[in-house]
Amino acid sequence: MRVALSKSENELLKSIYRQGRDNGRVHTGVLADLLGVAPGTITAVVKRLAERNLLDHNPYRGVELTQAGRRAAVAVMRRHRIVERFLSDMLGYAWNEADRLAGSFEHHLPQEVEDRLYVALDRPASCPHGFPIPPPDVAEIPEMPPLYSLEPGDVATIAVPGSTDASVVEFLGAMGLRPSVRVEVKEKHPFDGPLVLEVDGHMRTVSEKVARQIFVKTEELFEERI
Amino acid sequence: MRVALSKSENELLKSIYRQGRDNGRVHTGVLADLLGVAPGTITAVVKRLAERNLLDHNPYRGVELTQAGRRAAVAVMRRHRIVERFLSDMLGYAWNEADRLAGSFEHHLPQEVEDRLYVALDRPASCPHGFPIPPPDVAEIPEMPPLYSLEPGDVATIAVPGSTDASVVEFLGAMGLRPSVRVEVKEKHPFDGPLVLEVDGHMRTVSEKVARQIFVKTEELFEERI
DNA sequence: ATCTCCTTTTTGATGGCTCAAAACCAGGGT
DNA sequence: ACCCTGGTTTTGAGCCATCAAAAAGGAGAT
Repeated sequence: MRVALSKSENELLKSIYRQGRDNGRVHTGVLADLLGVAPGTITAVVKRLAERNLLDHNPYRGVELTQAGRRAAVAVMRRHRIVERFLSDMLGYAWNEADRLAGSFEHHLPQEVEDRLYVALDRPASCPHGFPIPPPDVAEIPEMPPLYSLEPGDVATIAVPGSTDASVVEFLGAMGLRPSVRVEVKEKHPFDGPLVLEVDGHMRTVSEKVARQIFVKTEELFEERI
Repeated sequence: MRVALSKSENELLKSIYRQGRDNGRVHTGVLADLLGVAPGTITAVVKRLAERNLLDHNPYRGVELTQAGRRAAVAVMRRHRIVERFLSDMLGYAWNEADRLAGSFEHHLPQEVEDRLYVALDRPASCPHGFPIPPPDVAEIPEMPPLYSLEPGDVATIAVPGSTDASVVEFLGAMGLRPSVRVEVKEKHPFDGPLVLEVDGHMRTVSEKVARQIFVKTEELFEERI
């Protein structure tokens, strides 16, 4: 890993990491859609990355991150989340605005500045969306299950992805369902029915569809971390 | 000015602005040296910039900024200085370290973030080196004369360029000659002799050579600004 | 008026990023 | 087994940044 990766290389690693959590192998077409770029472009970037042993490329059959690739991908996510924190904590952006802007300049930030930023922000444990900021140099970020996977009695802290559409974000806001908020599942209606939660003393109902777009850090994971 | 300028275009504008303050016309060779790049590279960038009417190019005879080019160059300097302030005020970098780092990512910062940063920093009037941060959209930054151009009795605030070499910076520090410090000229020895200053209650002597590397904002300019 | 020297511009080359369109293959249907 | 189709890779092209080396121009010297 002699020289720094370019912006598109970094973005590609991130996308592969996210897509490949369970699937393992990721197809270039998926990546092209995800990054909004022509299919040929992905192949070109993939080739350079495979050259550097950051991923395995099985022509016509998909790509998979190597250990080094996973580490690089996680580093990209770490940086992204630190920059988001900077945008929200220091510049006053709302949590749902930070995502968009961070992507536009995070790749050019020197490592040194990222490190100082992390310290200046007081070593935050999570980004404004509620996702954890991993330690440097790890190859995995703890998986966060969807809110809908919880059962009555479970308690968890929620995270809301930056990709959530604006109307949903507004709806969640009205119910106090903001990142890093603690919730307890009270009821889960059968047959993909809605979830009833206690949020900040209030009872709230969310549909299955919405509860699959929200992710959670459960108590056990929470404790481990302390 | 439809689309954003690239990094090298921005750097080139800045260099031409600085070189061309008095000379007017600047030769490409000078710019190649300044930016540490092959002469042909400068010609290529100059061509694109001339296309956009940011500068006049007289082949084999040098370039000159247009009005729009001056405005763009000043915007680049404004951004650079704001980022320097961020590095020093928010991340704790020493004033003489900020310069180097700022250059590495300032060009990728969205305008929007620059604006927010400026506000979050409390609309600073100058960069950590003591040079003024111009208002948006102007085509000139007030010229700062060298310290050596002052006469006994003159009072001024000093600015120290980022290009000053480390040993000189250390020497200046030992005498309390830091950016934005107020000095009064007490004596000026003839025949390019040294300058005697009062700095923070102490009498200090600096050679002509050093006094030409430091720049000043005189009282009159200072008052105007308030 | 010419010539020479120094500077500037042009000309290939490379590498990153991207696209559209052509060529290519893998796997499913027959 | 064979072929078709849809997704994947290649190819050809353009733009930016950069270099080394070749070509061209200017300006002063003869």
